[in-house]
Amino acid sequence: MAREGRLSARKEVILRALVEQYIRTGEPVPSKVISDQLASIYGPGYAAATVRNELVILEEDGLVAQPHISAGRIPTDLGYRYFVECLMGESQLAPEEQRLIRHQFYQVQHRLDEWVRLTASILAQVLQTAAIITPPRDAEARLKHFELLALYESVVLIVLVLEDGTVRQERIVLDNPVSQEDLSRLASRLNDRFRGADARTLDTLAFTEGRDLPPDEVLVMASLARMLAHLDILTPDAFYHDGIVQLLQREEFAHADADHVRKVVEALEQNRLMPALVPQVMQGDGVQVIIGGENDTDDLKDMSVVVARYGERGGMGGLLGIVGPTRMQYGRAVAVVRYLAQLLNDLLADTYNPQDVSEPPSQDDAESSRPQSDRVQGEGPGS
Amino acid sequence: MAREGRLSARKEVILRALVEQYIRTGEPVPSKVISDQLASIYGPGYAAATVRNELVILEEDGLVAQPHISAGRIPTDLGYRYFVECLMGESQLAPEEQRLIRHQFYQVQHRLDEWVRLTASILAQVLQTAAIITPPRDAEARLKHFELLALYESVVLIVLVLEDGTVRQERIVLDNPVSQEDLSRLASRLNDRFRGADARTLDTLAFTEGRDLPPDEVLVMASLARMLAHLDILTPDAFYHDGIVQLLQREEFAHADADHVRKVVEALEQNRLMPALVPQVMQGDGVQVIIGGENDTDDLKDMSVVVARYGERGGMGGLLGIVGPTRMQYGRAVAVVRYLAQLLNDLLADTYNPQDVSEPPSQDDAESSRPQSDRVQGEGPGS
DNA sequence: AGTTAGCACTCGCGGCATGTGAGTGCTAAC
DNA sequence: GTTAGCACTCACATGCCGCGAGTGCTAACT
Repeated sequence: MAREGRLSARKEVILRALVEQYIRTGEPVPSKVISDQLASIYGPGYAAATVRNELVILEEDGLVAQPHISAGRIPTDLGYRYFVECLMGESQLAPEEQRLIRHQFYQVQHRLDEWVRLTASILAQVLQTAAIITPPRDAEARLKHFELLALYESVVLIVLVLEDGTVRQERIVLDNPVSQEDLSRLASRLNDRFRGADARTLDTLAFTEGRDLPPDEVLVMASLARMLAHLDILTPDAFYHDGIVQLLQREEFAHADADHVRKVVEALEQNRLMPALVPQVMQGDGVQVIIGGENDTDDLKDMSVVVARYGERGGMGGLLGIVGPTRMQYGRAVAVVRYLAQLLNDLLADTYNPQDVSEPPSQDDAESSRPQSDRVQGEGPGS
Repeated sequence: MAREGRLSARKEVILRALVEQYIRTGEPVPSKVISDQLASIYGPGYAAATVRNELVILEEDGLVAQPHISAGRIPTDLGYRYFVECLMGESQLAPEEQRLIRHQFYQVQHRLDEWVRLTASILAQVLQTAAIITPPRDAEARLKHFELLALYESVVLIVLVLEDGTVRQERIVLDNPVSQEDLSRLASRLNDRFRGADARTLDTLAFTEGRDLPPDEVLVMASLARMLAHLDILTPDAFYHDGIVQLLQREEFAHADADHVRKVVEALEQNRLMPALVPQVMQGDGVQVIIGGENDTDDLKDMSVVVARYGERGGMGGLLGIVGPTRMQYGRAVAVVRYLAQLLNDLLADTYNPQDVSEPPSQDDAESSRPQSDRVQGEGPGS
């Protein structure tokens, strides 16, 4: 049914007009509207009847569809795909918007963890959709250090720090009270032993060494191993999300049944969405668009994902993206996601690979020596 | 309009039957149904016409209402209130259910932080509603210890621990690279200085002492102060919630408009609900029921909250509760919330005030010496 | 052969009238 | 004070109708 290859120029123009119009209005687009728009620009060759003839072909190709027989056309997932790949004019962010975003980052410039929250918040605000982001992690990060703190009697706090700055804590209850001195000794011993270990290493070490230790030490080691194991895989809580409310505010959901709403909230809450996409996104470069049910089987069949990697490949980095209705402004979404990914790139690069590592910073250094990077620091707090 | 004081016995019986029936079915309750139910139990005096006469009075008192003229009655918020205060038969949890819950806690007996997640999860599952809980905190907890870790060049990780085991971390970026030695020195100096300080104290100290320090040290102190300040008040992220999905699955939401759904999700996501109730709940004892818009002005006008305090007054403790539709099984909800509050009470008491602190635990100790407390530890892992 | 105007046809949708049944309020008898 | 009976009131479902939007098709035109 679907012919391969590139469409004729006129079909492309028609498809593009249709998709853009549908994204604007959300109503099935009649041939007359397309004709009116295009005839005034391109002259003859776009009468309503002609457009209808072309639409029949596009429908055979599976790019558009009719909700019912006497209605206009709407794009199918395949139609959106063609639009995104070949027809979409990718808009740049307005300088004004860029300035506003950079200013917000400037205000949290010293607080690395705020970058993540802020990015998600900006994505949600600017694009009025749900946003998902992972904190910057080093995929190969190893154990840097952990601490055992006696909180009360037999309550012990474990704080575990990876080399990339990831922190996890857990309070455990031992069978017997312990002193801080004993804990510190144990911590120091285990730290020497396990520093630089990754999850698997520690797991096996804990298993083999834990044989003839006192039960409370076994408990500590088991907890450490479990915490590391949870860090190693892409656990659901590795994702931070924002903007469920913005997503639900969109008119697509105004008349949706509550069951559909529930499924969307469920998928976002439980972070079932992103983990499945991780391998694909980590592979490719640039911004990627996943349309409708292309990957996910059901549930989110009229939702699309725009997602990108940020940070150095193999170094500190992560994922960020948005989840919105299939009917979204892809050009703008791609532009915003790309801009924020680039911004985080630059911030991380400045932090982890500063060019001025040896020389003290001077006044005009920030202004002049980095012409291309969207540097936040160089901007004043004005406005 | 509304008469004060206690209703007549028959009105109470009728109101109770009406509320229970409405909670069961969700449909306006006709007089005939009430009559059928009550006449078979209490004999004469409950004919449909008589019930109708009584319902007119109850309606004048503002306890019941009609959605439209030829429909049955539904309870008003005031009606629910009377029901909860005076009529509700508070059911106990079935021993089978108690066992199941205790078993789940037994499986995470050593992991204090899991208790919170597990409690919320159980509330959501058992009652099919959203659940909210705060981790156990000591209201007067002070700074126990903090660490400064050099992660990379000028990236520093601050890990802050309060005496009650609360942990917060933050990564900050200094203006200049620092060595771990310098950081350790600084940390040790500041630790000595600030140990035991609460947020306000530290804030003023940081302000007065921060005068003529190097800028990077000022930055560290400012970060510490901000982290403590965020810990001191009841910040939204002090609440953990679960069960939004369960709540949305209830039939009340099956035909609700998406706007209403959005508002509910919004309130739960942003934790706007609980903080307003904290003072009231902390004051009173036992389980408290907040019905409909009694406190909250709008938004959640057909939602009710069942909430309780757990832990010692003035010691380690917190809040736990559920948010469900006004039309919920209050008796059961109160029973479950009470049971879990008591369970956390006992767990915390055993942890922080163990009776057997000096003697080693023996086999029959767990079975015999605590007749009344719902102790988790004493139960085997069976089933 | 491709393009276009005109026209008949198809459906979705909103409005309207109607019938039905549930549940009440009222009245009169017990 | 309680109850049976009955008329009345709405909400709701159903069916019908007409309108209008948008198409598909055909025939004429370039």
